[in-house]
Amino acid sequence: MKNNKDLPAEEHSGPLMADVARLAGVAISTVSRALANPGRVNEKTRAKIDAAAKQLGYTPNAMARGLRVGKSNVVMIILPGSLYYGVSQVIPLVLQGINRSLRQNGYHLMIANLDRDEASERHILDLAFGGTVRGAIILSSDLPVHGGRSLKDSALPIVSLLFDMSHAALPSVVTNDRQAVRDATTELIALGHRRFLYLAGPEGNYHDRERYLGAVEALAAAGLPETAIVRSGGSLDYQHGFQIGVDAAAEFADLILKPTVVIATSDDMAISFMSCVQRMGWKIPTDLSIVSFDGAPVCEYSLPPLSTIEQPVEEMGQMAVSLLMERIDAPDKATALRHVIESKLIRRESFGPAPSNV
Amino acid sequence: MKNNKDLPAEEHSGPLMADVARLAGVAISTVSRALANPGRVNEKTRAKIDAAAKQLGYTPNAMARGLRVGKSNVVMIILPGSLYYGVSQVIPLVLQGINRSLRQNGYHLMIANLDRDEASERHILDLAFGGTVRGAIILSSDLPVHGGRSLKDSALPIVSLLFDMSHAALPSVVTNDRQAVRDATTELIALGHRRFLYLAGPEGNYHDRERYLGAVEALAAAGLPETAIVRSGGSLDYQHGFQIGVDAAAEFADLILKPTVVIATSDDMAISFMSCVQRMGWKIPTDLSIVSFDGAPVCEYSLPPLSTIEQPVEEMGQMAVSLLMERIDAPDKATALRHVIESKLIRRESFGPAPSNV
DNA sequence: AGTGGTTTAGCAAACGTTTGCCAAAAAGCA
DNA sequence: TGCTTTTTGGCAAACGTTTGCTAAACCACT
Repeated sequence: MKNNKDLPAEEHSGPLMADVARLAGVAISTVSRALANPGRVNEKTRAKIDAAAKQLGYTPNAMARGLRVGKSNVVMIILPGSLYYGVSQVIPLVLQGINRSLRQNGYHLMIANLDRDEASERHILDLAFGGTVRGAIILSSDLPVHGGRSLKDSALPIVSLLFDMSHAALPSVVTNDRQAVRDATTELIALGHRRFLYLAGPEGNYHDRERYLGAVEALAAAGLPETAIVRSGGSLDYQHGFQIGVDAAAEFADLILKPTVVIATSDDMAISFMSCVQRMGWKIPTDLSIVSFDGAPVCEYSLPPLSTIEQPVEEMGQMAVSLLMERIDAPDKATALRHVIESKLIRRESFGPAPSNV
Repeated sequence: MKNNKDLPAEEHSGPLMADVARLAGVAISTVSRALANPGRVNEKTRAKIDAAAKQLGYTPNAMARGLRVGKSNVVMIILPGSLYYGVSQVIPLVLQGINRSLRQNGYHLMIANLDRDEASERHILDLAFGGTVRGAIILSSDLPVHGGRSLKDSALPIVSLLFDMSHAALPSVVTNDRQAVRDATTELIALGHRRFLYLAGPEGNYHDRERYLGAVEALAAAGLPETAIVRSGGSLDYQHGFQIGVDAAAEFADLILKPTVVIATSDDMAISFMSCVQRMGWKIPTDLSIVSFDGAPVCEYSLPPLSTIEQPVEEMGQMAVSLLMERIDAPDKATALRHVIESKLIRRESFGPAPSNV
């Protein structure tokens, strides 16, 4: 008849630790110790407890444990809304890699979408300050802020992925984009190329700066002026990756002195750019070489196959997780902040010598 | 000196509800009521409490609340490991859409990767039985099982996305694939096509059955024999989407009677197939028409642009969330199980009349 | 058998909320 | 003012664990 004085949670029907204890004929505390810390308890007792637990299908309540021990076992990943489209080609791989690594460490993965609006920022901060998450991996160059609270103020361990945030004291996992684009550019110069078109994503963004700089450095090293490179795009968001390529193609068509190389900062823009200029009649790589960023699998099957600078996202994800684990276990230990992972150029047919008639 | 008799959780440093109560000069319970149920408390008191909470930067502890009320505010999405690659083109959109809808309902999103191994199944079941999640959205045709426990046995509200699981009493959100492919096939027949090549994903899979059936139905309606369609692929996983296309291209090259249409069950396979056969010298759509599934944005920029049957994933995600919310609010209310969303064919250049020399 | 030392078990408090119940205060009315 | 009705506030228990402390049991040894 359920006329208890107060009757909450008629919801959770599963067996409790107390049930296991009763069935095994021991105290609750013994069950707790047996399950968490097997060494502390007699082997025979432990076996009895395990059997009872299995028989009842017992699963410990994570919230009760979390409350008691003052820590949760979930980590959140903060994805900027716009990245979804741009690097979308690789996001699933990132998530998968991170989720696997976390699981091996006993953690769960929660997703947080960082749109630039009130609701989503509040959402994220509630997660952080409400004790729901134990750490965060962020794929964005700015931290959420709302109503006087900022993610920075939380004691939450945070690791930055893809963006160098070491200036904000965040351990960061990045690729050596600059080096990679410098090498690629140098190689292209050696192939006779002298005029470059650079397709930018969001202007001033960490990746934009690094990658552009890499190209400029290579030019300088070869004694070429910075004017050898023309920038396109930059005002739009990565969200419109394909659109950037389309616009750039129109721009390309209008240029008097045609560049012979296009360096695109995402595969999406390279793909749409290539599609457009080919329709206009240019041949790749005969008239124009193209190299882009991210290493999306689809690049292998474009016509011609697209050279791309691979972002080793799985490795990066693993690294981010292991940094986060360190940070959780020893928050005060000073460690290196900037962790660089080698990104390598995958050479495919979109990449060739400069046209001879130039 | 912290020599309390027992000192757990020296971790959580944030302000407590008690601190807010003290600052506002009221009882804890009043604070709780003011925050959760604004009607129950004097407007003036409430203002005082809100001010105090803001001043302290108070955020309620989600685990404590969850424990007390016996429900959490997180939903998990179960993604099969292999889907990641195949439908990877659209997965980020699915996640984004679902996450947004959930946020509007006050829920958070947790990711669970359903690899077919012990660890991941256990992980998911722990989430379900441990009270961590309040509901689940699953993108897989089989439910996780581990150590005698099955997701089915949990009282957890579950909604199936992409797969029709209504036979297992799960509300399911699917597209009318069969209809869409039937219509497309009919249209192709009207364009003079008589021989079809069908690129299958995992054989016997719900989508495979539906889509193949759609094509067969169209043939039958036009009085063509089932032998007008040749199957390829089917043994590999979606994970190898691109590889399926490559293999199918080789198979295509060996066929005596060349099909004039390829129906691919994912954009990935269509892209790699098209790339390969074009290199072998076939012209699209002159020699061969191609239509595929999923509606990945990249299809617009292949050469030629690829016709694809769009999966309206954002809409599907929203629908799944709203079904889940219903299920959570009224678990026993009987509702329609199968919810079909219209998927439409995007006609692009890969789609043309049959070659006249056939 | 008695003693000292080492395991193992059990009690009870604590984690930070929510909420039923009752008391107190405020408001309405005569 | 004195009474009833309505609103608001406070106490304390409960959610399901973990864990410090203490008591009990066990073991080996003299």
